[in-house]
Amino acid sequence: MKFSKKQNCINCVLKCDIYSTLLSTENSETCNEPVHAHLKKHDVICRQGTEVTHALFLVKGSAKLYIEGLNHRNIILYILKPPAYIGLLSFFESPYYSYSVTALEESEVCFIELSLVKKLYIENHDLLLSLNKAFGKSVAMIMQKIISLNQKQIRGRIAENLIYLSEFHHSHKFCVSLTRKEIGEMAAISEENTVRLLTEFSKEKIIATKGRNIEILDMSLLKKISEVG
Amino acid sequence: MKFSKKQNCINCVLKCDIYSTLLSTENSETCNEPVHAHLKKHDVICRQGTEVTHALFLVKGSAKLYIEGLNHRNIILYILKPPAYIGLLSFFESPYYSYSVTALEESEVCFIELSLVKKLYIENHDLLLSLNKAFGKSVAMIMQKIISLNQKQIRGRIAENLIYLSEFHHSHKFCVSLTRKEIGEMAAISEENTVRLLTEFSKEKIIATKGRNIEILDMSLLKKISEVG
DNA sequence: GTTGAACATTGTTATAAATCAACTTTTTAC
DNA sequence: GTAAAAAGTTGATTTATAACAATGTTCAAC
Repeated sequence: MKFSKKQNCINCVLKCDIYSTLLSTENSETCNEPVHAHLKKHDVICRQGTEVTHALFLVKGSAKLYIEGLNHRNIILYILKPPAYIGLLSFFESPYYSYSVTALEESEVCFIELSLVKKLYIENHDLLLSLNKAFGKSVAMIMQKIISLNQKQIRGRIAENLIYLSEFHHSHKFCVSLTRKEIGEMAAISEENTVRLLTEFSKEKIIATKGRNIEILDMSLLKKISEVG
Repeated sequence: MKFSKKQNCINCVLKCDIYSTLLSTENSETCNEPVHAHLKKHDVICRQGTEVTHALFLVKGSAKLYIEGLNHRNIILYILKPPAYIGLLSFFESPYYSYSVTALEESEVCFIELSLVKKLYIENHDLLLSLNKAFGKSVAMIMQKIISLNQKQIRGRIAENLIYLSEFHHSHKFCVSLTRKEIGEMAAISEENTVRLLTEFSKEKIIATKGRNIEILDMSLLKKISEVG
């Protein structure tokens, strides 16, 4: 992970809520100004079990948020794209991350010292509200994920995640930065079965794949498969 | 659900953070004072999918927090006992509950209008912190649950939940207010297999059961089973 | 005390999905 | 440009667990 030399927020391509709060409160503490980091693919942004010291804001690129389970098996909860608070779920308490985040491509992340955020958080109500909003959204999503992982069969789970990826890319035709194994980790199924199901869907003309390019041909059928389980 | 006639907070057996905040801010709005409710076993406290209108605080008794999944299959995330904020996870945004809560025994719940909480939340920093703390704790727990449900086998999952129940009751010997089916729902396994495993553990002298009374005889072995998966 | 409903139990069967194994293709590094 | 590593693919086998079925037990209501 390469940190850029104290890039000032003014030059940042994406202004976050924290920035606008900083402006309005005219905070003089320039010492703990947000630090801008450039990340390469596979770079770890935060690691499950380590201490939460900064608020993380994804400025550019994309990243996967996942929990590291037993026997080195991961479950990807969702994919992040800017603008997104990364460290959100573990903001105040708990002191340790309960998940990991890794860059899926070249990305930029802003590291904001937690002490600064806490200060702003208490002074500024709008910041508080916008952070809390994102909070609640994530939780609702995780609840759906639990149901899906437990009560749908792999066919339905893969269908669901293909729809998710399509919505994520705002298109029926997209190129994922995920390996087959990682697509499997989104649905908590084995790599082999992931491949098998993608081939199956292709044969059934529901999707078309060419390497990491995926096109959804029959979205309504895919949705039906996802709903059935 | 039976609401008591505007019981004043002063008479409440359990003072919550919101009460102390109310006191300190000397809020004059007596109209939307917290409402105290007495609940019977199986009474629904809040329902997944319905609008979030009140903050909920469990004063007495116990309740199960669960997500209602497909085909009327539930997954119990955890059991609540006082003092506990119930409506926590969906506090600000999202507008709808992403889970349900039902009383497991005769209980008392305090309903506080959300508008009041929001007001206090913004005015009072300590309240904000204490609520956020509980927030983060729940999330960390849910992450563990996802791993457990996905990557442990039913034997490990039941073991884990027996340990959880033991810690919940602060004793190796306890009487649950849960049916076998509900114990199964904690580990997301079928009622039949739940019974089978409890019998199995009994035969192996790891636990002793008599109806809803459960005693853990070999905690270290149970922990080992839980860890292995 | 009897009746019905909810709860608990045990054995059998069916099946979804992981694992194993072998192989091909693509990407990365020197 | 070649070697090595990573990623992708396909088929056969095994297994964990749900579903089915049948029966026993407890508990509440009249």
